[in-house]
Amino acid sequence: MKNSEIADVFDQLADVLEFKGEMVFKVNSYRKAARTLRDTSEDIAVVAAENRLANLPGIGKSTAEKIQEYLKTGKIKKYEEERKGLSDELISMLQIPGMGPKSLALIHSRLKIDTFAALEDAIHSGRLAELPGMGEKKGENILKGIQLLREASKRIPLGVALPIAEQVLDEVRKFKSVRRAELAGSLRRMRETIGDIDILASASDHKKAIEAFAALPQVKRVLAAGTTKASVIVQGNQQIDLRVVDEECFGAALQYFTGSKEHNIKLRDIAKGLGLKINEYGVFRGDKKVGGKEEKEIYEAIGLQWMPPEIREDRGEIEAAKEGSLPALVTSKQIKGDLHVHSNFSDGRATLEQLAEQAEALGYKYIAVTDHSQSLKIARGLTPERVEQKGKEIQKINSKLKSLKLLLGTELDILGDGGLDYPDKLLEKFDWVVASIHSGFKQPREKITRRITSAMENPFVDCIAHPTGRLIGQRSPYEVDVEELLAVAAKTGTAIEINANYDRLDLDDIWCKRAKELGVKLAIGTDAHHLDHMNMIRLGVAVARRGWLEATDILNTLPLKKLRQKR
DNA sequence: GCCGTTTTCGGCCCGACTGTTTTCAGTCG
Ligand SMILES: Nc1nc2c(ncn2[C@H]2C[C@H](O)[C@@H](COP(=O)(O)OP(=O)(O)OP(=O)(O)O)O2)c(=O)[nH]1
Ligand SMILES: [Mg+2]
Ligand SMILES: [Mg+2]
Ligand SMILES: [Zn+2]
Repeated sequence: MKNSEIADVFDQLADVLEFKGEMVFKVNSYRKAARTLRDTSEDIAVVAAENRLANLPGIGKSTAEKIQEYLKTGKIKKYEEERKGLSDELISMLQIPGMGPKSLALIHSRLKIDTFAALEDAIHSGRLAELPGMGEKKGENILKGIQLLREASKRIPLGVALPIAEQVLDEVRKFKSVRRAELAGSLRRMRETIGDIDILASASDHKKAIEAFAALPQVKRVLAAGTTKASVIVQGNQQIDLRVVDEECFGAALQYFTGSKEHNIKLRDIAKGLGLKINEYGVFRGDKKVGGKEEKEIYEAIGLQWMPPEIREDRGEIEAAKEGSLPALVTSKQIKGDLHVHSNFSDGRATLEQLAEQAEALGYKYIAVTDHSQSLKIARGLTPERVEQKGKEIQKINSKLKSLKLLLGTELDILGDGGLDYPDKLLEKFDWVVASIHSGFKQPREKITRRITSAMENPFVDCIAHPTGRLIGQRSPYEVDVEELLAVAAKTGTAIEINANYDRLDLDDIWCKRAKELGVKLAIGTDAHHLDHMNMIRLGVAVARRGWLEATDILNTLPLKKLRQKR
């Protein structure tokens, strides 16, 4: 699938055009097109073949032609032409924090600078400071920016960022000057990766709050600090932004700071059409403030229902809010069990008893203990004899449990040739079977897709675990045709997993939305190998919510009796 | 470049912080 590949080209084209001083709206339209491509689950080649490209938001005649061109030739002539004579290194200097297209263009044209080395040289020799609008400080800041860029941590997984953020949030809440504080930005929206940590606070004394924030012990550098906001870098080279407002603006500010940017822009545009203005301080008609204490007031002022942060991505939620057709998103409370955990029968650390205890603490009615199957020897996959033994132990434990049941499960290996790792005779003994791939990740699209769909056709397979195999920031998905997987799942009634491990989150939010459209049921599993991992269920729920899923789309919301009837 | 019950032309979100500025442009959120 070339969706994200083409998106990258449009983003690159936007950078080049912006560097060359192209109209900012034109540049933005390429960025919008890039975002639409990334947000589209359907294979863009299929959309193109059916001449539906221009139906996509932000893609018109010209961009559609460029997509067609790329699909045919692997290139976009416009991009190749525009970048002629500009090195990749030059354009990449736009990544330096504080270095925008205007500065870079000036530096490039006046000082003939093409490389980081030459740029640093020009700053040290004082040549940069002589340019109009430049000075000593600008040079110093660029040097610091280069340093920051070199050290910068990439986007970090949600599950890693959350505990760090929650700790900082606690500290901010302890500031004397602070009344309320909440996480905002991509964290509040529970995006799968986080660029920075955004925190909103209301304070009696803004200045005091900002000072206390900048003085936190973990702060390594203060990037900027004014009267309403500050940005700092903490240990681990993570950026934290704090925004401070008055209590009566908290709702408006939370709406603003939660984003997404694209969601905000659309809201503000609608407000404008109604003769209103939305900013982080409230909703205004002329000079008169007509709302802003509560987040809800912002939405209602422009005729929309309030909506949960997870769906604020400009993926149709604003239109749905207008029609009053927002989904009732699944909640953590509705989750009655975890459908993918490992015990020490295979490669998990916890005993069955410990798992049961943790499950009860989480208020569950059931957990599926899905240990690996026999071929997966490195993970101590279970022989049929061990399966029988495990089944007996589960029975024994279940007889002592009151509200919880352990389900005899397996994570059944789908072998390289598409065969399954246990015979049907054994499979029928399990309460819950998740099937997944642990080898042959590099197989071509058709082969690996067929491997998984043939597993789905086995009536004893309840669910396909981590269906794309991606590891966020580490490993690309298999070449698998997810659209085809979902189509087959809809037919066979097999569930697809939302693996809640923070490195996986697989299926992702965008595919979840597509799965719902096709009537496919999802099952959330933490894939826990330690007791602690079972808490990651909240990440799985977050993915489901970001994918617009409701309780009826998620098998984990079913009581045990209903879940069994599914089989 | 995209888009449209106000428009097929003329808009395209709105504000904070910094540095170099004597009134604002650039960058970022
Ligand atoms: N209205 C408006 N709001 C913006 C703009 N840029 C950012 N915001 C708001 C919405 C964002 O969610 C919020 C925080 O900005 P960030 O740059 O940290 O983005 P966000 O947290 O969404 O993603 P991230 O994971 O940090 O890359 O500020 C903008 O250009 N206009
Ligand atoms: Mg952020
Ligand atoms: Mg931020
Ligand atoms: Zn597993």
